[in-house]
Amino acid sequence: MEQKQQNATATMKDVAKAAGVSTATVSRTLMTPEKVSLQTRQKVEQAVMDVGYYPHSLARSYKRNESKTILAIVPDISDPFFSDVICGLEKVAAQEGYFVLIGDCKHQQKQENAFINLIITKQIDGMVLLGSNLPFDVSAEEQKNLPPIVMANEFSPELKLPTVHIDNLTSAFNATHYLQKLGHKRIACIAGPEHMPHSQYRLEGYKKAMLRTGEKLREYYIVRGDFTHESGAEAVKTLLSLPEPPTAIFCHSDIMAIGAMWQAKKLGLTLPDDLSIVGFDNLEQAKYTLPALTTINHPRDEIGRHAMLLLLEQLQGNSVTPGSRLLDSDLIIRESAKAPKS
Amino acid sequence: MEQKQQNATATMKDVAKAAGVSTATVSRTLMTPEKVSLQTRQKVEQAVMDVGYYPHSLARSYKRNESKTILAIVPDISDPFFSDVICGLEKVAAQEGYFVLIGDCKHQQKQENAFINLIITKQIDGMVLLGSNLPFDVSAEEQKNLPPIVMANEFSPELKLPTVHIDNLTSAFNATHYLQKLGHKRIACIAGPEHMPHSQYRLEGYKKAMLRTGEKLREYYIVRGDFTHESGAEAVKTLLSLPEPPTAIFCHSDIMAIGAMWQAKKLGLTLPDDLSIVGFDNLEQAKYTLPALTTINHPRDEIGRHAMLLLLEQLQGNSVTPGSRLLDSDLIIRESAKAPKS
DNA sequence: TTGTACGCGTTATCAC
DNA sequence: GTGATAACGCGTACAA
Repeated sequence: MEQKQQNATATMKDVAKAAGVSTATVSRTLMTPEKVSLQTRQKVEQAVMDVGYYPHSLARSYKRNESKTILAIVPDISDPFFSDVICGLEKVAAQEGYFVLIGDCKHQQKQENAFINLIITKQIDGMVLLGSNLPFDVSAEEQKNLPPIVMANEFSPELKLPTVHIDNLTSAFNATHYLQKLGHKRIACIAGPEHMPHSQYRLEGYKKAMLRTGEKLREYYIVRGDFTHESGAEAVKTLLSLPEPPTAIFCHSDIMAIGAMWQAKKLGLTLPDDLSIVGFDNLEQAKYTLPALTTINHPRDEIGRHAMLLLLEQLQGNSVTPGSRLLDSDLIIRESAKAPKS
Repeated sequence: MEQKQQNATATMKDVAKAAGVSTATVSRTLMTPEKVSLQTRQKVEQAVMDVGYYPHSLARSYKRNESKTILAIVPDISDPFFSDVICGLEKVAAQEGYFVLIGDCKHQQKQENAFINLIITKQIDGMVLLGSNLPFDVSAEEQKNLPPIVMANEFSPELKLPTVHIDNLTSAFNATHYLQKLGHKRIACIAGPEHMPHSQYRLEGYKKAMLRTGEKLREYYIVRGDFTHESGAEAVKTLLSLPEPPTAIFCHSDIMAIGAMWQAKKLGLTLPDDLSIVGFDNLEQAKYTLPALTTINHPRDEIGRHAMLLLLEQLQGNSVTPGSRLLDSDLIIRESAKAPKS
């Protein structure tokens, strides 16, 4: 007497046989139970248990032409900023039964083909871009074949994509203005790379605040970093060796701010007495610096959540206007900025 | 004159028609070009370009019964520790044409079913566990139906799984012993949660070093944290209010160490003079504390890389013995630990 | 070397 | 309410 082997993956046919019905009925029982008589439904459900049946989702996806998978293109997953956004994406996706596939494109050209393939072959239902660019080129025509896309955190000037982001310009303005209200005149700025749109907006916000005073802008107070601790530290070295060093610095990220604080202290300055610093992002770590970092709150988790929400709206066709969303970003005042000494 | 519409996804049939051959030939041209005459191959390749054909990977995966997707189960993706490991996973996976699906299981029971479904329905080819447990229960029989699994960073006592990890016990011993060599006797330990195997090993390493001196172990020098800054800070409060406060603390993570340093400084201590601290992980941030954190180097990226390597070995059948791998983890000496004052 | 024909597991369209 | 049957796109026996 051969036992029906349990370990081989059971298929719908097996269930049908066990229940003494057709595969069509099994499928209906699973998809639209209300269209099946209670009697057969129970038979089928029992059979499903008996043979240990699980729907073959690959086959199902294939048939339905949807994968329930979202691709998230992220510039650098080990950046705490991005991982928090992904967290937000995940939460919403999971709720709706979607999966998030992470595409970490550390400027690796190789991966690009893999991604675009994934997209064109409809292996993903949609995508979220955390960086500022698509990781590949798309012509206008090709763009129409792309699945729904939303940008998170950044803003794409060329591609007209729905976006969820904060008002970088105003946030930067507020941060700088806060330093001004404290009495600072010589305020420097450790900026992000030029090619990043949000860095440009933050820089403009800084400039706007500085220009507002009527004084001319000191270009040498603007130093570019790349969002690493090290670049923040380097920038401080440069700034403090200026003939007229700044009394305050607005940094485009907490990481650079932390690097800056570290370097300033190493050089013997007392913070915030000798130098005020304001960051941007409000990372968890920003609370655990001494002095605790005054910074702009960047709602990373919320950005992720809203981005996924926006995407799902499009996927589920509820969306009439897939407009962008602007999230709040307040200044979190802690202890790293105070009135200048003199 | 109707133009053949470009935007609809081209299928193999379209290519076949365009090239004047059968779909079988098209498939062969793509899969085993050497089995096709140069002439027809060129025709087909041209046709592929013309109609803009991309293989439908869902169909392909379905047919081949492999998804080229690896599921990574991670306790908390916003923890910098895990995101670095994921980075390592990604790199290797991408090289081999695999994708990494992130399953962030923040103790959310709901997701579990989704995961197990994913697994049973062969929608993933393998999985990497970054936590210490499977996010679901598996009976012994069910285990045989599971795809290849490897654990990263942790170690599973029940499940016999290939693992890549460091020697937590020895590392902890070394860290503690280093403090002893510096002259410390009153060494406390801010440990991780009890239920985590690696925390237990680190604690044992600490105990082993402490017991080695012949003195009795002061249980009140062992405080449990949960790998957050806050728990590190709280632990320090407790320890410093002891009648005989420690002169040094070994922390089970850099994050807790940073929280601890922050709190100690807030309480007016001068570091490292009044209190030596050693961390565990060697996070990027550990370099940018003052004093710079002495810590155990945890090769996160390497752990991820090796874990994926181990997994791919199994998937590609090259593996005879899917043994575990032990990675080096040296003590990185910086400035947060020095000889005690007295 | 190339074409024909079948099957993977599911869902959907018909009849009954 | 239920059962045949076709179809999704691809890969591969098998036959030519």
